[in-house]
Amino acid sequence: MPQAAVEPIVEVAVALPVHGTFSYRVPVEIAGLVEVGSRVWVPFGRRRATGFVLGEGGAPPAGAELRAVLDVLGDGPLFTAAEVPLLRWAADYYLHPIGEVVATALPGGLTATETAVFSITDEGRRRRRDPKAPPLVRQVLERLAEGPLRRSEIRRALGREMPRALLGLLERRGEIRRENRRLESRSRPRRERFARLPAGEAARPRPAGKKGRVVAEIEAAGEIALAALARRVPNAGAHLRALAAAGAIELFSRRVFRDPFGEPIAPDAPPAPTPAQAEAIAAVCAALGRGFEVFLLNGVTGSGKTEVYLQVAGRAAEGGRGVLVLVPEIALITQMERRFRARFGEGVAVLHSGLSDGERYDQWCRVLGREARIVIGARSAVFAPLGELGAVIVDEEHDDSYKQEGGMPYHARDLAVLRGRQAGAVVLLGSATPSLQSFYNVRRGKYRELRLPRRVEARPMPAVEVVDLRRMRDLRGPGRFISPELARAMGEALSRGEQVLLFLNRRGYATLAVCAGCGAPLRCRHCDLALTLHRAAEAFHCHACGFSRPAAGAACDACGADKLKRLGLGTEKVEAAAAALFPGARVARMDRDTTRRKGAVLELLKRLRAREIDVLVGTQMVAKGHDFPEITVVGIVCADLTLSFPDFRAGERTFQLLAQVAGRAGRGDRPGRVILQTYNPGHFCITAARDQDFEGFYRREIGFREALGYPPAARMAQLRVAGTDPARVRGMAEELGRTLRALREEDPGFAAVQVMGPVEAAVARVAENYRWQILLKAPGSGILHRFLGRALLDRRRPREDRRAHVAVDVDPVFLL
DNA sequence: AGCACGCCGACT
DNA sequence: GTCGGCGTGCTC
Repeated sequence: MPQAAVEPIVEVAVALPVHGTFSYRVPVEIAGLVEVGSRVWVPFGRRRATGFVLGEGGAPPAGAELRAVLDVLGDGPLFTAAEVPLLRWAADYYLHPIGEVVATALPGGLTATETAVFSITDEGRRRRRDPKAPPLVRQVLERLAEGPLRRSEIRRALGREMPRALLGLLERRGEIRRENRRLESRSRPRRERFARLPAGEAARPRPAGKKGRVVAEIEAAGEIALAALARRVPNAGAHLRALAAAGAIELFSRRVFRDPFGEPIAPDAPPAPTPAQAEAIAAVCAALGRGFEVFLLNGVTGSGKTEVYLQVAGRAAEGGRGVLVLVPEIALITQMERRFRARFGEGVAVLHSGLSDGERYDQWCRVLGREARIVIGARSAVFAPLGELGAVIVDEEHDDSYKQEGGMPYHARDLAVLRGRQAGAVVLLGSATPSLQSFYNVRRGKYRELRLPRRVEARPMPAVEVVDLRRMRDLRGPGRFISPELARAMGEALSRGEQVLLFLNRRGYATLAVCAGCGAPLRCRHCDLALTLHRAAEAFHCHACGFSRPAAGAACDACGADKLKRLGLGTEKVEAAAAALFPGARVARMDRDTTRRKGAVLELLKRLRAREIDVLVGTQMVAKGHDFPEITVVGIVCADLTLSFPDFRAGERTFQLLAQVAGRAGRGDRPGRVILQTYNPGHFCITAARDQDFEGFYRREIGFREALGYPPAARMAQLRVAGTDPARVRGMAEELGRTLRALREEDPGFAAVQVMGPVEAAVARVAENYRWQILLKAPGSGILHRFLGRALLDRRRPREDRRAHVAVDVDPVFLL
C-alpha cells in the first residue's frame, strides 16, 4: 500500500501591503513544481492573490488554519534561495511589507491580482434611463454600460467614494453582475516561429520560383526566424505552409530573448594596467574566495577604475560565480556594458528601467538560467537572481541615484554591501569622490582603501581657477554669469578647435518669474513652488509636478499685471549666452529637457565625439562619469546652487559635483582647464574641490557631522506624512509626533533617540499633496530600528488613505 | 489592498 | 427604525 503523501508547507510572501509571511499547504499533485522563488496563486482572506515562495513554512499561529496553494504561475522560480536573505533583510530594515519588496525586486508585470469586476445586465440597461432611479445609481449604470469596471475604477470615474452597499443592492436587484477577475500578469516568455530544413535529408529537388528562393534563404541561414525571413523574401509567409506540408521545410517555435543590446561589439584584450591599477587588482583578486571584504577604490577622475572592475570581474567569474556591477544611471550602463561585452562577450546581462518589462524579464531569465553570470545594472539590479556571488562592484558609489525614492526607499549601495556580506563575496566600491559614509568606514577599519592617485598615461589633472562672481553682481546680460576669465578661456579653446563644457545645476531659462507690478513670483497652481520659464517650450513649468502654462500672455496671479521679470539662471539662458558670445560655435544642451527621449543622451554623446558640438551646456547629468576626450575647458557657471541647500549633505554634494565636473576636463591628451565661478570663493567645499583635495574636505566635513550627530557619525530616519487633506495630514503628523515622544519617554532604552518635528516640509504642497515630516536621529542603526519597529509596527496607528498617510525613509538622502 | 463588521448621525 | 458614512481588524 502506498504511503500517504505528505503535503509540504511553504512560507509565502503575498504581493500585498501586508507585513509578515504566511504558510500554505502544497497539494501533492503540484508539490514538485513549488520551490523557493516560485510564483504561486493563493487564497488570501476572501480573495486570492499572487505570492512568492521564500522557503519551508511552519505551523500557522493558533487559531489560523492552513489553506492550500491553488496554482503555480509561470514556468519556474523567479529567484534563488541565495537572494531570500537579502529580501528578508530589506523588508525588515526598511520596514516594508515583504511581498512588496519581492515585487520591487522582480521585473515589472509579474504580480497578478484579483478583484471584483462589475458589469451591467440587460435589466440594468433598462433601469439606466429610469428617471425615478437616484442620480448616483443612474451614473453608475451609465458608466458600466460602457464596459465592466473595478470598484476603484468606478470610484475614479465618479470622482467619489462608491458605497459597497449600493453595489450589493444593484447586484441583488439583478441590474449589475459581479465576478472575480484575475488581472493577468503581463510579462511572459516570448516565443518566435522559426523555419529550418528537415534534418538528415539529402539534397531534395528545390522547388522553382519564389518557393525556391525561400528554401534557399532557409538553407543559407541554417534556421531563421519567420520575421527575418519575411524581411529578406517579401511575402515568404504565403509559401511556408505549402512548403512545410510538402516536407521541404520544418516550422517550429522556440523561446527567444528580446534583445536590448545594440550592434555587436569588437572584442578587446586586457591592456597592461598602470602600477596603481595592478596593485589594486592584485589586492582585490587576492581576497576573492576568502569571504566577505569591502574595498573602496578611491581613484581620481580618469585614473582607469573601469579596467580594475573588468579584471576583478573576470577573475571572480572564473569559477562560475556571479558578478554584480551597479552603475548609477542608464547612459553610464551603456558605456560599462560595451566595455564588459568587449571583454566577456555574451555572458553579460543588463537590467535597468530603460528596458521594457518584457526585455527586463528576458534578461532576468538569462541570469536565472545562468546564461549570463555578469549583471550590469542600475539600483534595482542589486536583486538580480545570480545565486552564488563572487564579487559585487559599485561604480560611482557616492552617487545619489543609488537611493530609491518612493515605493520602498532603499539604498542600492548599502544593499550591495549587505548582499556581499551574506554571500561571503568581495565588494568593490569605486569613486573619485567617495561618499563620506564609505570613507568613514575606511577610517574605522571596516573597508580597505585602494588608491589610483594618477590619471592613466600620465595625463595631468586639470588646473582649476576660482572666479569670484561677486565682482559681476551689478552687471547685466551674459557678463553677469560668464566672467571675462571664462569667456577668454572659452575663446582660446574654441579657436584651437577644442571643446568646452559649461555646467549649471539648474535647467530652464529663467528660474524665477516675478511680477513687475507687485513683485509676486509666479507660482504653480498645484505646488508651493515657483515656476521656471522654459524658452524652448515657450511655457512656464513646475519642476515638482510637471504643471505647465503658456508663456505667451501670462499674467501675474496676484495683481493681473502682464509684465513679468525673468529672473534667475538656468541652462537655457547659459546656452543662449554662449551662442551670443561665440556666434560661430555650435552649442548644444544636455539636461532633462533635451534628453527625455529614449536614446537622446547617447545621441548627444555621439555628436560630441564626432565633434559636431563645440560647446556643451548641461546640468549634473554631464558630471557623471562620462568620458569627454576632447573637452579642454570646463566652466562651472555657478558653484553655489547646491551649497545653499538647507540639507546637512549640501557640502558633500557640492564637493562631489564640482570635483566630478572638473574631472571632465582634459581626459584626452591635451591638458584641461576649469573655471569655477562662485559667490563663496573661500568656502572649504569650493577650495577643496579646486584642489581635488578629498582628504581635506573629509576632515572638515566629518568634524561637522560628528559634532552635530549627523550620518555617518549617527543614523537617521525620516517619517513623511502626506496626503490630499491638509488638516488630516497635519493631525496625523502631530499625533505621530506625540506617539514617538511618548515611546521615547516610557522606555529609557530610547533616551538616545532624538525626535525632531513634526514640521511642515520646505515645499509644503506638491501636486496637491500636503507634506509634513518628522526626523529621527539615533547613535546607531540597531536602536533606531527597534524604535521604528515599536512605533510603526507594534502599535495601532490610524488608518491611512490618500487623504493622509505615513511613509518611512530609513537612511534618508534627500531631506526636503 | 480590499473586504466585512460595527458604530454613529440624519433621513424616509 | 435603517441607510450610508467612517473607523478598525484581518488575511496562513
